[in-house]
Order: sequence, then structure tokens, then C-alpha cells
Amino acid sequence: MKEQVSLGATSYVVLGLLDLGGEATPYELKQLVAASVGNFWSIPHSQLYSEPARLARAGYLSERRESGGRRRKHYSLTARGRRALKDWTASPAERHWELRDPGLLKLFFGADPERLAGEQLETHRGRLKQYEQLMNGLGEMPEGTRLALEAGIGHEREYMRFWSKLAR
Amino acid sequence: MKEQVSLGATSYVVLGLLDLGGEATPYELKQLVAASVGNFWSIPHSQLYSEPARLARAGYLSERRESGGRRRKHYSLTARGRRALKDWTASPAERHWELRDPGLLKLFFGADPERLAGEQLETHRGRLKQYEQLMNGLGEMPEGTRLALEAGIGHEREYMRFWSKLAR
DNA sequence: TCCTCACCATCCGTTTCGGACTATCCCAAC
DNA sequence: GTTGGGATAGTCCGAAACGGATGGTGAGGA
Repeated sequence: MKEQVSLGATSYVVLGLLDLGGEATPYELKQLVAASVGNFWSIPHSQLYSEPARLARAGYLSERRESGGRRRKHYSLTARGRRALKDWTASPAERHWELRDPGLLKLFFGADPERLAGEQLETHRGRLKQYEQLMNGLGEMPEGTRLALEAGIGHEREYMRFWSKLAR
Repeated sequence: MKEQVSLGATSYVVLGLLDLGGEATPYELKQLVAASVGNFWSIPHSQLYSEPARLARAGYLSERRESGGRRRKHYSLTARGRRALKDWTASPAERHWELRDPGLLKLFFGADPERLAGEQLETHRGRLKQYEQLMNGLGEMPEGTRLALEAGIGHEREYMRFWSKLAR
């Protein structure tokens, strides 16, 4: 008698990370998110405690609890969870798309382009560098990860072009 | 004795749109959002009823109510509201940035790049076209608006490049 | 006159957010 | 061994966001 739950983007992030990593505690998920997908899709850490529990209740994850010490909970995918993830990746992506960029918002509402550009260039330069290091640093990585990172780099370069034009 | 409220991105969108448009009802705000900033930063319509009310209570907006008919509420900026908007545009943008793109998320978690690319190209082609029409269609527009639109177009072109590489 | 459709607004249950708070563990210094 | 500090790990809860269901109002046409 599994509980019925609906799966949102957050759910799939959890499933996806567990698929990549094999097994993890919420705390480890938190680190994984921070180091990967969190760069463009943030998830509050408290969700990474409640969401796996929810998914486990619905049979997508199995839960193993340490017997001693901190009694951490380790989660891993069940067959059902793996299935759900596969189905999701194979289905067309929702149209819903969002670029929540406070810098662009300020620009839209009349901030001085030149002053904003200086600051934004700095921000994006930093981020670009970080992405490029990741790309070179990590040797082997799954193809999807690498491609998503490439996309990120592409967008950062686009930001550099854009703000550079305004900076002069 | 004004009520104390904290201003978030949504608040500034409301202030900003009223600054651009002079005066508006929540319903008009909804349309303005849909036609402009909503393209990259969505706001649920119900917020566009509650947020102006909240801002009015705190003295950032003034409220004028139609005496007959539907008794719609028209909002406009007070000096205080205009001030808050100016301060915000002049302050450095928060680092917090997000690209919520379900397509990239699926790519990250292992979707077949080629199949995803076909679908994404279509989506982005549509959006790009729409932006370009806006750019050409609207004659005069505030500089910020035009620049933000240019940024959007830049990113869409980047998407086209990216997914095209994967599409072959 | 009545109907219908577009316009307009509110409500409210659910989900998400994010920050404050607490607990635990490890190791080093005393 | 005991104390203390920093990294690790988890919980909680009020506030905000979400989004869909619902209902009213008015203009124009049949």
C-alpha cells in the first residue's frame, strides 16, 4: 500500500543524483547539489531531508539507517525509482523555463547599464572560471554532466559578451 | 504608522512596472508582466493582487478606487515607492542567480542528447522569433527594456548554437 | 431581454523557502 | 582525560509563493 505522491523537478534531482552516485545521505545530497546542479537550479537544503523521505514512502527509494553513531539515513534507488527517472528523461521537457537573474531585472527597470555591467562582468567572470576549472579538473564524468556544464559555459560566455558591450 | 514590510524581487517588479506605466490595476499588471518581464521571471497572478495591497499598506503605493462600476483599484507610486525603486536599481545586484531549464536538467541526468535537442531547438526557435518580433515591432521602448530584450535574444541564440551541436 | 464571453478579482489549501536552532563528532591543546 | 572549537549533520517552523477553483461584472450581440 504505497503512498501516492507527485514527482516534481526536485524529486527528479534527488532520483538523478542517487542514480549517479549510488547511495547517499541527505547531507551528501546537499553537497552533490551544491557542486553540480545547484549551480543553475537551487534547492533549499531542508528539502533534501524531506523529499527523500517522501520518495521512500512512495517506494521510489529504499532507506537504510545506520545502527550506531548518528544513525544517518542512506537512500538508494529502487527499481521503481530507476524506472521513474528513465521515464522522465525520455519524456519531452516541459516548456516552463525561467532565467531568474537579478542583474537583468535591474537593467530592465532602469539601472545604469555601465555601472551594472562592471559588477556583472566580475560576477560572471568568476563563475565562468569556476566552470572551466570543473571542466578541466574532473577527468571522467558522465556525458550528461559534461554537456550541461558546456551549456553553462556557453551561457556565461554569452553574458560576458553582453555585459562587455555595455561596459565601455 | 506604516506597516513594516520587506521588499523582494516581486515587490520591485511591481514598483518598476508602475514606474514605467504610471498607474495600473492588478489586472493590468498581470498583462504587463506577461508581456515583458514574465518571459524570464514568472509571477503568479494572485501575487499581483496581494503584493500591491501590501506595498500600499507600507506606503510605497497609493491606491485609488473607482467609485462606480467594478470599483477597480488603481495603484501608483508614491515618492517613497519611487525612492525605494531608485535605491534598488542603484544597489549592487545580489549574486543569486538561477537558470531553471527543465531541458538542461534532463540532459544533466542522462536524457538522450539528440532526441532532446530536436525538441529544444523547436522551443527555442519559437521563443527567439517571438523576441525578435518584439524587438522590431515595438518602436520606442525604454532603454532598459530594450537591453534586457537583447540579452534574452543573446541567450536564445546561444541555446540554438548549443542544441544544434547536439542535434546532428 | 437574455446570453455569452471576455474581463476582473478573491480565496484558500498546498508546497516551497530559508534561516534559526540543535545535536554530534573529531581532533587538537592543555 | 578533559575541554573547546570547528566541521558535520539534521530538524523545525513561520513566512512566502503557488496555482487552480471559483465567482462576480459588464459590454455587445442575437
